[in-house]
Formats: sequence, C-alpha cells, structure tokens
Amino acid sequence: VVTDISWLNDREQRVWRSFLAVHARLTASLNRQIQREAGLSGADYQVLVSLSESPAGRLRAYEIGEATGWEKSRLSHHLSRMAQRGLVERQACTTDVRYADVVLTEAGRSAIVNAAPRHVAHVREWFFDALTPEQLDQLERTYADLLARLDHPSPCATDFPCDEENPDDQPPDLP
Amino acid sequence: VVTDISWLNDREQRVWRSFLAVHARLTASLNRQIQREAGLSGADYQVLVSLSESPAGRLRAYEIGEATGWEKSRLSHHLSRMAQRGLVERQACTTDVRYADVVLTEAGRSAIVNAAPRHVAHVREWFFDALTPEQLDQLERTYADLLARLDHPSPCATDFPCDEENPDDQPPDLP
DNA sequence: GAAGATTGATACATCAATCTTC
DNA sequence: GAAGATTGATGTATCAATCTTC
Repeated sequence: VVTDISWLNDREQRVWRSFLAVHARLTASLNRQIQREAGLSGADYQVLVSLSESPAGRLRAYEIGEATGWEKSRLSHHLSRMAQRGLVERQACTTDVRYADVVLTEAGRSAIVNAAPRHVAHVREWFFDALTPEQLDQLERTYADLLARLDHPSPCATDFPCDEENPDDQPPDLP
Repeated sequence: VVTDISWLNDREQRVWRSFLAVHARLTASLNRQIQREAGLSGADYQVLVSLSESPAGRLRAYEIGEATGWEKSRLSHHLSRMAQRGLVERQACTTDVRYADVVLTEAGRSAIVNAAPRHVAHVREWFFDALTPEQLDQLERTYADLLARLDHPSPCATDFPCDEENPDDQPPDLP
C-alpha cells in the first residue's frame, strides 16, 4: 500500500533494511553481553573507553561529548548516573569553573579493563570474522564516504535550509 | 591505557568506529527529521510501515514483532503509546483470543503517507547519494554475510554456551 | 551574548514477572 | 506447559528551559 508513494527500488530497499537490521541486531547483542558480563551499558562502555584512552583518566565533559557524539544534556544525565554508581567522579576544573572535569575512578578503571577483552571478542566474532579482507577495505572506504557526506551535506536536495555550501571549507576528517 | 589489553588493529578499529558513527549519526538525523516533519518517532515509523504494507492495514502483534525485530514487551508498550495517540487500534482476534490484532487507523495511514516521501528523500540524500553502484553491490553482499553470521552463529569462539552447532540446519534467510 | 553544563519532563528501551488461552 | 501478550520498575534518550561563567 506504500507503493503509490515514491520509494526506493528493490535493491536499495534491501540494502537499507539490511543496514538497519545489521546494526540493530549487532548492538543489541553486544549491549546484552556487556551488560551481563560486566554490568555496563553500551553507553557506559563508550564513556569509560574515552576516559581510559586519555593519559590521566581525566577529560572535560566537553571532550567526552566530542568522542561520543552526544549532546550536552544526554552526557550530563549519563555522567550523573555513572557518578552515582562510582564509575567516574566529577571534579571542578581549577582554571575555568565552567569546565567540568570527569575522572575515572578505580572502580571505573577495573570495570573497563574487565569488560574490554570480552567486548572485543564479540565484536570479532560477530563482525570481523564475517568479513573478508576485501570487504574490510570496501567498508573502510564506504563508511568514510558516508561520514564525509554527513559531515558536509551536499547542496540541498530537500526542502531544508542548507546554508553550508562552501565545498572546500574543511577536508573530510576521519574519526 | 587500553593498549595492554587485547584490542583491534588500527584498521579494524577505524572501521568499527566508523560503523558505529555512521549509524548513530544517520539514525539520529533521520529520527529528528521525521519527528519534526511528521511528529513520528523512528519506532512509530517502523510500525506504520509494517502495517501499511499489509493488505488490510492489519497485522497480529506477533507479525509486527517479526518485522521490526522487537521483543514482545517493547512492542506492547509501544503499541499502547501509539494507540493512545490514535495511530493504531487494538482489536481482539476473533479466531484465537490470544492473538492481538493491530489495525491502522485513518490517522495512522495519513501519518505514514505524509511522512514516507520526506523520509525517503533524506535516506537518499544522506545514504544512497553518497554511494557508487559498486559500493551498493558491495554493501548488499557484505550485509547479507553479516546477517547470516548473526542468524547462524559459528562454533563458539567465546566462553559462551553455544549449543547451536548444526551448520546445515537452516539456510541463511535474507530479510 | 555565547559557551559549557545542568535540570525536569516526557518518550523510549529493557528486564523480570505475570496473565491468559491454547 | 508453552506461546502470545501485558504490566511495572528501572535505566536511557531527547527536548526545551535554565544557570553560570567567560
């Protein structure tokens, strides 16, 4: 009954639905596993990874936001919950009081050290082990292209204001 | 600081993070758009699409669960919210009272008819327009492989009980 | 005023427990 | 007892509004 409105062709629809399904199932499985095995949510994991990758286990909330791509309020709520559970600690930054420093606690560090290897094992099992080296190459390229498109929207194909039309402003910059 | 635990190599890490980032940003953008333009969440949209694809705009809750991949409770909660907003209606199935029938209301139908073209336009703009035909081919194949792996776990590489080890049980069956 | 951050309200997701009908 | 579905509790995400400090 949706056929009378403009839609994707068969292949596009197949690819799009696969894209959604792969991600939904993969993240659902990974989140369940990490929750069961380490008592962490996927969101907890992301925050802890960011912090553990920083030299002192300390970052500004702003930087965690950059790393995770979350907005301020989501991050703030989540940090509150994590702080309440003793995984991180908030500390006022000495130089500029606006910036909230977030530091990894001992509990937080042991949580991520415990969780990471299991998590990686599942990412391997469910993602990388299903891919050939060629497919890995292709994905690297394709995702880079997709991210470039998302970072740098093309001249508006839709009815939205799209003031960003300077195509040589910033080089595509890989995460 | 995470380098002393087993991890992915550089390329794998890049691909994995891109995979997560692409999906996160794409779905976040799409959800925002569809919410703003049509007052629907991504979840609403999925349910409405399933229903609108069925001949009578009527499905059993069970079938919507299959289509969306959601579990019973999530679906039930969501259908309650949608029913409250007048997008769908629950009706007892005449033949077997266990099965709950869900029917599309007029409001639900016009909501999806209004939302779909805009949604598709954004999927094109942000996803398909960034891909070459070759990349589309590659993705179709790769996602099929990934789904096959998720449907049909390989003999356990991890410490989990994995009783499903009959590799010729069911042919990989594409959604 | 703008950037960084927080709060409160609401919607959504997940889990365990329950209920009903076959 | 098992399949389909619902409920309640808790955790998570999003939006708008606010607060503080530069």
